[in-house]
Amino acid sequence: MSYDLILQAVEKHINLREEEQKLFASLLKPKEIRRKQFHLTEGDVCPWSTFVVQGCLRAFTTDKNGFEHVLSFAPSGWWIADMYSLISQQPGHLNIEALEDSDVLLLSKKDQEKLYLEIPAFERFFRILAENSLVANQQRIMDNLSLTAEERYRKFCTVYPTLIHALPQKQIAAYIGVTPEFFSRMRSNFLKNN
Amino acid sequence: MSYDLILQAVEKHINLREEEQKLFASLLKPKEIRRKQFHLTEGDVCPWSTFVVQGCLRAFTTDKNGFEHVLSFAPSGWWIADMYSLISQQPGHLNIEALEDSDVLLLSKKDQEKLYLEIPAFERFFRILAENSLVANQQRIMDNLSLTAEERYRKFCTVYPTLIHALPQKQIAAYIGVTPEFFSRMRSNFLKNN
DNA sequence: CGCGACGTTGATTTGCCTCAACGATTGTGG
DNA sequence: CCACAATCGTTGAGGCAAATCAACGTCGCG
Repeated sequence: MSYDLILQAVEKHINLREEEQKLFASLLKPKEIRRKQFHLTEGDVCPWSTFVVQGCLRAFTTDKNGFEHVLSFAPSGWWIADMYSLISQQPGHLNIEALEDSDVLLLSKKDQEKLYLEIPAFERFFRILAENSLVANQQRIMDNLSLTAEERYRKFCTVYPTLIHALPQKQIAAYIGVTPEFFSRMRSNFLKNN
Repeated sequence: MSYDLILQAVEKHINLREEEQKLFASLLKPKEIRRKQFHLTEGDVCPWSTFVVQGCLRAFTTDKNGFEHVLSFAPSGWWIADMYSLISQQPGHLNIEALEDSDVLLLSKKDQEKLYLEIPAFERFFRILAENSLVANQQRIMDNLSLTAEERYRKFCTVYPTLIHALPQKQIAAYIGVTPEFFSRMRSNFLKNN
């Protein structure tokens, strides 16, 4: 598996010397995940951060009525984890599953901490990553509070134009917070009214 | 103004030598904010991170219908900022206002970056802060997707027991995402059914 | 082929909102 | 120190966005 994508993602925010790149790459463990295969199950302690090289994963929960709710999608170039569980090392509530056959790179919590000590710039990298993710999540909270379902859908279309065509509708519905039935109706109105 | 609280908050995650404490404290600018006074207005570029020593602030937006939605409360010991604007240095969409007469400490973006260079441990501190905040925000998103208004209220009561009594009901309503009228009804049912 | 997952559409229900009126409390200027 | 306005919380009646339940067509896949 190629490390180009992840090195490129990292070096967007920090500079690494060649030996640092080598060290970093040596800590990454490649893994293939088949479509519909679970990468993490609720109740597990999340042991790593996952970088998606190819394919697409999703993080979701199942509520007490059996309905699924999507916290995040991770197409290629994105990181995904159960942050709560990863940080606290307590059993988490998230499931992480592949939506397509995917190639990922795993960075264990232990190795991530090693990285902070050996290459302090990674402290900065993951700070920036967390901050950007925080901003996106805050925006989503405000959208959920202030926008109608249709407005959230329109926004999703503009923010994640590539995902729209790649994902099953029910996954998008479970992300913006409506039932698949209502999503279908909404979408057909949307197409009519252009 | 006392720096005990903020030093304590920082040293919960990183260790500082005395001269580092001094340097850090020297970068902080005390400010008093009166109740109902705005600390940041939408359209502003957010120039600092704010640590609340005493009192309570809130970050909120006003939607196109004139309704307010609360992103976060910051009682004493908490940080607050328009993270989007602070990071990007673009005009933000948040208002930050004092709910009570408050004492805060300001750390300008410039000084924060200076801190990263002079005391690298602060890179770690703000990484941890961002990660914890991210976890809380992710949890809130999942709650908004999967819980009813009453369940969100119950959860708010257990997670922020002190805020319940300190805040006007309409502020809590604007946080959990219901109208003040519905919040009132919900609360009276809640009291009846224990 | 046949089964299960997905998307669509219809009929009905409901959680929460809207609008409006009214008391209680706070705060503010004369 | 009082009068008055403003803000807040409460309650009622009616409305709407989205959920629920159910039926049905389509497609991909074992």
